[in-house]
Amino acid sequence: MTRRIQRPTLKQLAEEAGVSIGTASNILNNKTALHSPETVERVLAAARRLGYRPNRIARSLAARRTHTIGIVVEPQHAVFTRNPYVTAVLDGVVEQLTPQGYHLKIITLRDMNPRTLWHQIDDGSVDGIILVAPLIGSPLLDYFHYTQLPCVVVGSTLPESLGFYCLDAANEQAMRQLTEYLLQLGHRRIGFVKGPDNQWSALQRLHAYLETMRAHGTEVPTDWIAPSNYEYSGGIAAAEQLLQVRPRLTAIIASNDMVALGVLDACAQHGVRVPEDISVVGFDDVPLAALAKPPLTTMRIPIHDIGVEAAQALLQQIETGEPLQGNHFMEGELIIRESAAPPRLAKG
Amino acid sequence: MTRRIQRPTLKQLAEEAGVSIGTASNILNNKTALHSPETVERVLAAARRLGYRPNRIARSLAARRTHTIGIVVEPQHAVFTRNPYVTAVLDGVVEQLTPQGYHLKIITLRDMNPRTLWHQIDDGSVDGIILVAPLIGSPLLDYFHYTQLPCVVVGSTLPESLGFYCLDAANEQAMRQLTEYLLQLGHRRIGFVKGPDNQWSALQRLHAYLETMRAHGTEVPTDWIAPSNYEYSGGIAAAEQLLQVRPRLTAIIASNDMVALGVLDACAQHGVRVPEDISVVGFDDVPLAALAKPPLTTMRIPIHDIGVEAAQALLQQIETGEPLQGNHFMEGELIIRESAAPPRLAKG
DNA sequence: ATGAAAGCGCTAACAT
DNA sequence: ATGTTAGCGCTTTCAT
Repeated sequence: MTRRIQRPTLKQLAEEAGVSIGTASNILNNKTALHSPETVERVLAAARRLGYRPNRIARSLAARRTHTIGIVVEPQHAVFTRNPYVTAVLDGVVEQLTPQGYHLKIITLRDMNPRTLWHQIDDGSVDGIILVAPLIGSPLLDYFHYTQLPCVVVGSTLPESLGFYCLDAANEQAMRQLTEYLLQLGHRRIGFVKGPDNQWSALQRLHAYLETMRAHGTEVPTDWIAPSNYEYSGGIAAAEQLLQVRPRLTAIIASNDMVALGVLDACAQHGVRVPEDISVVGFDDVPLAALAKPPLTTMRIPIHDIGVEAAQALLQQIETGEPLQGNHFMEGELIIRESAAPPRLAKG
Repeated sequence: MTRRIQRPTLKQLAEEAGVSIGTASNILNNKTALHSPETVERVLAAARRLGYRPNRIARSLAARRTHTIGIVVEPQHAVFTRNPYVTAVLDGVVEQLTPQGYHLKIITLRDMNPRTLWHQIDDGSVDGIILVAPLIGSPLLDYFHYTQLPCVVVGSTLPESLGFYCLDAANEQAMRQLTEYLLQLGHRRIGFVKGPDNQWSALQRLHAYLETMRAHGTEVPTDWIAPSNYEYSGGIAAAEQLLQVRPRLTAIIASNDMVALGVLDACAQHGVRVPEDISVVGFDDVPLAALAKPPLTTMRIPIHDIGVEAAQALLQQIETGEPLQGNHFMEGELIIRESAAPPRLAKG
């Protein structure tokens, strides 16, 4: 119980207990079956007496296992306050990892030079990594060139040929469903706010929207599509643009919820009522979506579960040594709230 | 450029460069002044050729410095999606740490047994820790009993006698200011939604509210105060309760923004207009506050900056070896938006 | 300016 | 059932 200046080492513990260092090590690693109950108790008692705590670093070095995994996030995503997606993944990962005794490192990239980038990530301090939504052209995609760390990708569906194990929303299918919902409500003039051109998900969502519109006989004119940064501010700007289109669009698909919130607010500022004058739908169903005014109709993506499953898959790879591969999709679910309604007949 | 099965070690590097392992080490650690330019170049070239990457674990063990810090969060705060405060601190910490070459571990507690708790935290894998809003009675407060890791506390102002270095909002002063603002607007019947009884900040905010009301001649009746969990759901419940008070309260102070958002929505559901029928103010100014309907009048706490400064202070302690102590406050700033207005005269 | 050698605190293989 | 020993990959004296 006394405060100790120097943490005791295994060697000191062994001395205190009057056993060899190997015995002490075994016992502390729960290989108690190998030893007599008395010895076990003696070692444990000594550990308590000394306040012994194993040094994780030394243990990692010797065992070549750190029991730590890294979650790698691109600088573009690294402001968590603005990125409910990354935050939700993180929650899922933590939830899965902590009970298993794994620790978590957050690796936010700063230097995107491929060589030094991998110095930062694969420095022996993690047993595996989760890549959060790597961007198109990201040096992270050079992965196989630089490392053999077990790895799972979330939030980006990469070309299968790259060889990654990806866990992502079924973006195309979900966007198709969302677009069709609007179509069924009777909308025809449906605008779209796309995400950044360097995000796979943004491309996939855009593509599914275009395809679905085309399948229903509409070639989408370019001015129905506005760019955005996937953030609230981008939603504001995009809405300003889409509200100019004449004749007026009757619906806007925002390709994620933060953007949708921006669109909603821009509409309010311009005196355009939602859903009476225009329908607005989002994508992701972040916690905020339900609190929007009006509550946002959106595609729910099980982001938290993606985090959970990613952690699971990663641990499995680490523990079996068998790399996993291929793209795996989590289905979306249409959450109908109040921001979309049939277009007013007069407008047709 | 070829993919390598076994990462090269310093020893292999040294051989490849034809120097001793000590020399190689020096050069990789930028102690190039000690060596001839040719040697330096030879080692660097060999490193590039082999794709050498230092093993951080081995380095940490030998140097007894991990260049990693831990951010410790209580289970109660550990769902980031619901906790914009923690998320904002995290952003600040990351921003400060990354450029300095420090890595970040997220330590979410699961086992709150004091002994094993510290096993998890102080296991040699971090050079210092940031304690995020430790709760009243938390085993984290036994800190000095179990460890000498450099440490800074954010989000809780602990009793000075405990000996911590705390960085927090000036809760009392800020709440006083907020209450006085409402008083100046002409409100007298001001209700309060308090936070969990195990959070220091909640107690401090409540206390300042009570004191300020008393100073202005009002002994607050118990039914003007509703409890909450500091989350949206708690705001809903609290509002249900406070809206029953007769004669009606003209204002409600929510002791954080998430709660205020709940109050706002509950009011809307009950047909109580804000600010016409009742004023509502929050505390923290999380990003969401500005997006509320109506935009929330609130006390801004520089949460992000608290994260930045915490990281700074921690690094300083680590690098100088001098422990810091005492409570340090960041001033709040009243952000006047649209959720508070003078009470309707008729009500007086 | 460089090399040799002694650890850092632990695990794991091998003896006994 | 227990002890001995050789590392894990690096940093850091201390010689030279």
